[in-house]
Amino acid sequence: MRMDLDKQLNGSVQKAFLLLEAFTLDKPEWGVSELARSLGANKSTIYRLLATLEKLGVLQQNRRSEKYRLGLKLFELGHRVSIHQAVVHCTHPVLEEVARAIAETVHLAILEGTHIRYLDKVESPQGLKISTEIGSLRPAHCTGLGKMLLACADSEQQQAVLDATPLFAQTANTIVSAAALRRELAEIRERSFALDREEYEIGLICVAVPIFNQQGDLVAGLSASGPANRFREEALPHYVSILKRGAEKIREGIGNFQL
Amino acid sequence: MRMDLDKQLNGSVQKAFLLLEAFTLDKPEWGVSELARSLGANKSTIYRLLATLEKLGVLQQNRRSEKYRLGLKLFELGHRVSIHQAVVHCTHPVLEEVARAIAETVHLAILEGTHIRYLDKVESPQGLKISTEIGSLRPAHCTGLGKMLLACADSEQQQAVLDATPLFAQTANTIVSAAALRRELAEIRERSFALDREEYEIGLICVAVPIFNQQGDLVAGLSASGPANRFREEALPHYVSILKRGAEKIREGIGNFQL
DNA sequence: AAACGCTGTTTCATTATTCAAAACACTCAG
DNA sequence: CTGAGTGTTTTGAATAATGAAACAGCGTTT
Repeated sequence: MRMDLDKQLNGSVQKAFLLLEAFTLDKPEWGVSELARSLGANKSTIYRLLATLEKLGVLQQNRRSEKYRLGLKLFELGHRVSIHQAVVHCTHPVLEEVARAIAETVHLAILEGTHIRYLDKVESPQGLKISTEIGSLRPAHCTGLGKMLLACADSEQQQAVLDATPLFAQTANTIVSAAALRRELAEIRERSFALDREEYEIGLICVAVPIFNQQGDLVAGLSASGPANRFREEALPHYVSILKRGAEKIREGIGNFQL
Repeated sequence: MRMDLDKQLNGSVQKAFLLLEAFTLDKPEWGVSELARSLGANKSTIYRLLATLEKLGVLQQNRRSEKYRLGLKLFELGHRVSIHQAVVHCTHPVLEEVARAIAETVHLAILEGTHIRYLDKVESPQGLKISTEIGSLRPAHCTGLGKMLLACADSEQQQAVLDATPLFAQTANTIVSAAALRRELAEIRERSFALDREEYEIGLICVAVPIFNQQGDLVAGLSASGPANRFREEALPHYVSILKRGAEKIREGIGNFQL
């Protein structure tokens, strides 16, 4: 495998997880040969890795097609992750309330380096849905949640994003310069909510607020997203107030939990 | 490590996942030494495995305590598992409805060999909760869901359980003989719901029904569980009818989905 | 039918990696 | 200061992963 593996660390384990990364929602099934080709690795290596992971329940093999897909062991381990236990368990009901009140898709996310990670999601009851996936990452600089979380983060974390300027222009509206992003973050901190006006995807608007714990530490972000044509400027205060009430409710239930 | 590893298969990967198994909800944090001791393995082996898994995001290290816990990569991979996507996503709202209607904890589970695996759960609004974990396994022969799923399963799967007789007596009420279990399964098939009368845990009662897809294949099981002292015999038909309505609703939404 | 292209699987010698024991660095308690 | 507990790094020895090639199957094409 011509993957860059760190010396000192266990290469097989790294390979195994790099291999698991190939199983995305877009391509959930892989055969031995195609996967070996795609990873630039030897067939027998992949074959043995797949066989090992299948025996462990990490992958499961489709009898008919002989192809592999992610197995229930990962499902099990994923649910043991403490962040899931601690946060999502007690925040999900609030997300649902907010989603009902706003009638748009609601997300819960945290900052992870220069990206945000979606921890939970409740979809809009309306037809038009947003194609996010729980557990996945998105750049912080071009999402409402990302900018909100950055605005509340310490300067070290902000710098990590600003260092990467010019930032990747996801759409024509994406903020790409460090100066502009700095101004934007200051403004967000000021009014304590963030807006994403089609900065990640044309046609997609998002409003985000921060969630603090009872010690005042930033825990996560809460947002409502919907199609731009459904979004009315005058309704913004309404959205923000519902989101803020949700964040407050989570704060009450979450105690002194920290990331 | 004196773990039994299959020859031919990648040992490091097997070790890595055996190691991950140690991170349970009861003991979510491990240091290098204690984990090595607990697994009967060498410290440096565990050290490098932990370091590798941490670099991959599979584990994360607590700065203060230097201990490790499960990381967000597993959270992410867990949410990519297709069963989660396909089933839980569209069944969760129904579980909530049922939980509201019955006011007891509701579970969704599938049969996996001789055990059931909990895919989803909505807890009772009442104080007394059941200590199940999403993703975890329980023996099929002594749970309502397990007996229900077994009753609908093919004889091969039933035999796998019956072969293990005398079955493990979880409580004094557990069915332990093959003949008795066979009779029980026949009766369950007859009336198309299963009861667990404190067969897994004293004080715990459970009612379960099957969920079929539109082709009539068994997909999963749906159950309501609660403390025995809250359970009234005459309310049973009421519980069953609510569960059955839930199962029917899922059937409508699930199309021809198969395990 | 036979040759082809495509699977997944197995073999085997070479190589590189992982291993375990011990030493090291550090913290905390007595 | 000593001792027992951490996590980390180093060692040579031994194990285990590796890739090329051969194999076995299954359809399609020639």
